[in-house]
Amino acid sequence: MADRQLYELHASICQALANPKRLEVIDRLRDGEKSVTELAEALQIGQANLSQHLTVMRQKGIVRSRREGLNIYYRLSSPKIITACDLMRQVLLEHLEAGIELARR
Amino acid sequence: MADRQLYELHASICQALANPKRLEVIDRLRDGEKSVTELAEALQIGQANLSQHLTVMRQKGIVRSRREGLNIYYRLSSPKIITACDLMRQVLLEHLEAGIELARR
DNA sequence: TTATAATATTCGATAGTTCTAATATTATAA
DNA sequence: TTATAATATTAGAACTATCGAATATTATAA
Repeated sequence: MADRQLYELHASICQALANPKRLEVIDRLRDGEKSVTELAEALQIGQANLSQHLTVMRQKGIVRSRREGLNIYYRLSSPKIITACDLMRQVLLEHLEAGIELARR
Repeated sequence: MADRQLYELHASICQALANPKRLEVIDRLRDGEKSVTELAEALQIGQANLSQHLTVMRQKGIVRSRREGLNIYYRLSSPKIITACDLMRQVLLEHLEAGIELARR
């Protein structure tokens, strides 16, 4: 089974999404590219840490970057990422609602 | 910002997907529910460990279970999970292909 | 050149995840 | 009851992720 390796890669993509700050980065990139400085302001997070998060996502192919002078702009590598995130959020919300239903009784 | 909490929850859903065995479980459940024993055979994994993986996914609302006699059957809680996984796999494959392109030069 | 702004990398402490082995629970059958 | 099959839980060792502080790199401007 060479599938094993594919599952590992797939898991590492999910791992790269499994952090609140990185998900917020993705949200901020929905409507187009942003520089690291712009992202740092929006996220209220240290520069080094943001850079680490961006590196993780770039290495997994979730975002891409381009340099323009001093600034480096990041963008989503594919709109599929937005769709996938939205679907996961829907599953989450349905799960929360189900929990509330149960608690109501 | 109450968003922070949502991002945390969303990240914990992604975390629950960020493991090769759990992704394989999801794949096995695509075409309907399976008992723990059936899954253990398919995945070639220890019983305790599989049970732990299933617990993680159940707690996050990714799978649901029902008991029938001695057996417990697990199923996906929503077809959205399949779509989300498929999209992530597409992003992964595109990233791999891009890497191969680069290496070819 | 030298100074400076923007971003990346490295390091080490802390916290979280994964696995296996052992044990517990739950439901049925003898 | 007692035995057994299916599944869950617990505990601890090994591994991995996260963060901030310090430092390095890269590109521009003086």
